[in-house]
Amino acid sequence: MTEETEPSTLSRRERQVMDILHRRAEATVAEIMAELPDPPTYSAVRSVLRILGKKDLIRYKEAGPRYVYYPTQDTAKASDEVLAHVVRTYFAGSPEQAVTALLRMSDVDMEDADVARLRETIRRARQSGR
Amino acid sequence: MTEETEPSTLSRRERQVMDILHRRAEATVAEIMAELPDPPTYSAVRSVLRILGKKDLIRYKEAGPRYVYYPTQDTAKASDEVLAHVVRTYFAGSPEQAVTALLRMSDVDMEDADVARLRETIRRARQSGR
DNA sequence: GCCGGGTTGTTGAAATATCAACACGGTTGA
DNA sequence: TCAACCGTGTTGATATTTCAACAACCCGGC
Repeated sequence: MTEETEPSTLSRRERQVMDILHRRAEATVAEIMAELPDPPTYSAVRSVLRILGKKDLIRYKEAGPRYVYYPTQDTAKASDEVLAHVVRTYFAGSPEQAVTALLRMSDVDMEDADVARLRETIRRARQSGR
Repeated sequence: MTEETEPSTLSRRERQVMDILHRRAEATVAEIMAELPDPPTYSAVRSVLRILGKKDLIRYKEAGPRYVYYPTQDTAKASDEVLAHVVRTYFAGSPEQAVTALLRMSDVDMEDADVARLRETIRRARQSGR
């Protein structure tokens, strides 16, 4: 049993909230509400948070008078699962193809210094990875 | 007008079906049903397909006696949007970080020959990209 | 002390998604 | 030809999601 967190088991709003929490690492209700598309009421956001909590996908800590929510699973691990899913779905299971797509995408904004830095990063990653 | 296809606007089943279609490029109702988790009835699958069609996210062509469904947007373009979303959500907007995560992930299964091939692929991609 | 703003706990309604049933039409093969 | 099968078109029920309202509470400032 590989503990697959099937991303497709989340509802629309649930996924939107999880994405926000992964991007920001943590957030208050008000902050989440502000980032949601077609923001619903404060109560509606908390309703989703309660459900996510029941599924143990998020937790919260008390920060002064309010709660600060954060994902139960750390972002690095979650990103691995998401990448695996994306690679399987859009790149025929080939991480290499995904890499080239990412590089093509990033080239648009990258300066020479960035390219050099990337090359170095890849080199180090490959060395330490084995 | 950047034509953002907000992936988070799809419902659970809708996304599951879209993922299947992107992975397989095209599929019949029966094929989609076979790949869905907790597969519902034939009718239920067609219901989702009808909705996706109304949103113009998929189309179909008649292949003999039945329909073959396929995504309206080609997979390459869709993958760009998905990658952009993943990078923004899980890698602080840095494609480089996403690349290293992919390499670390793929190293597990990669032989020397694969690594060499990847290096070459990256080199060519970078050259042609500018 | 006491009021006001902001937050949570809880409940239930409205909107949407999910699903199944059934009627109809076309294709196939005997 | 024609009957059985397979797929579609359509409709409506069920389940889930999404949302808002309201009461209770806490913390601050006046």
